[in-house]
Amino acid sequence: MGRPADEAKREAVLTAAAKSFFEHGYAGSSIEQIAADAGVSKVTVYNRFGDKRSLFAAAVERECEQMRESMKVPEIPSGDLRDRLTAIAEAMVAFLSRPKMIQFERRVAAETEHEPAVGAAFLAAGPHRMMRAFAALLAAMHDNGEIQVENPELAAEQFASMCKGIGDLERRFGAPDDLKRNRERIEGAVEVFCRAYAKR
Amino acid sequence: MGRPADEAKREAVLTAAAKSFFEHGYAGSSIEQIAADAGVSKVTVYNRFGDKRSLFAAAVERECEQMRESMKVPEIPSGDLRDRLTAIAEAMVAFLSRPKMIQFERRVAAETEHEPAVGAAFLAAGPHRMMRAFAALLAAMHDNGEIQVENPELAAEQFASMCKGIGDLERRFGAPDDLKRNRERIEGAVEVFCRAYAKR
DNA sequence: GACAAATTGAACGCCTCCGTTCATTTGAAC
DNA sequence: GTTCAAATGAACGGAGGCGTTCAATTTGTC
Repeated sequence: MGRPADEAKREAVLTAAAKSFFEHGYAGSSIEQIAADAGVSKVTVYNRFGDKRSLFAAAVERECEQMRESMKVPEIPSGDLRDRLTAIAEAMVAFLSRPKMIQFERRVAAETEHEPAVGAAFLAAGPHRMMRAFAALLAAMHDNGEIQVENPELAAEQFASMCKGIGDLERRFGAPDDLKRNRERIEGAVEVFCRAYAKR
Repeated sequence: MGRPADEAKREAVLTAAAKSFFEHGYAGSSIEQIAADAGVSKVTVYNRFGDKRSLFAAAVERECEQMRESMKVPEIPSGDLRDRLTAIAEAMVAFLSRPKMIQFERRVAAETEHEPAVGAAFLAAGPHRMMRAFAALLAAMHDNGEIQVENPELAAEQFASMCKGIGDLERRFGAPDDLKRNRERIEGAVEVFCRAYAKR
């Protein structure tokens, strides 16, 4: 009976909440502003999410879902080993460099100490998922006989870490993107990885 | 003439401000609480720092100074190349793993977008300084003939990044320290680095 | 059309905070 | 001991936020 809840409004609130929380931080966001941005009454926000903390948690969870979807396992292009590694590296770096991702990381990290579950959810949905997929890919390459890796998880971490270098750190602290340096990092990572692990 | 300003109070305020800002965030910190923690009147805080933003900037600057001092360039132990690299890696990881450093990074990153100068100051005082020192060390090793690196800056970044792996990321998002994994990362980094760069 | 639940707008109490003002006290330099 | 700036405590105005209440209104379902 009665009027059913408008799910579109729920989405609108979450979108506005995510935008505000990840732009202005938790303490710097107000529910009234979020409600206004969502074109919704403040009471509706409270009726549906109950609490500021709960709203924050819901926003993070939704963002993690979107991240899960947008993170395709890098498909294996055919061709030279070096070319394939380069393609994967470029996809990874591009994914991690998006300004949205950087801000999302900043905010989630800042709130993790108050809400450890939030940090754990992010790790599981993002980095850990990505590393597992990449490690599986390396294991397959090992079975193919292209490379020789005893510890695919470690090798995956090493490759990804070299590709990022301190670029992600610099981005987090506002340094402008240096595309030339990124290219150097990727080429260097491929080179070192091949020297260490390529067969032949 | 008159009464001289009490510099001890200035220090106390900065200490309390740093503690609060890096623990509760900028918006989550109140000047009244900071003044109380410092055992000082609120008016004194305003007279000396003028403004909340300025106080935050001063706290970050002071923290960067302390970081500069506490960051000794890892001295070169004698011995096997692998042993020396391992020792350096251990010092680096230990330095970056301190909970204080993690929280400091979280907060500074979160405020960098409002105050880009803050992020730049941190980068210059911390990571960039460290990488420069390590790159110089690698260049010296190259001149020694121990290793063969054309691009010491890149090689330094690669080694440091492999040592960290995604461990720093996991720490930022609240995952507990995994000492065994850290050891694996360091050993793996030394191994890959030597395979790629060691002469003979 | 009648019902019932969702939604709204406005107001409320309560709290915290920023930044300022001012009369008063403290304490070092002269 | 006088002088003068630093420091204090208390209070203020203005603003904003959280979470709640309530009557009024929408908007689906029956």
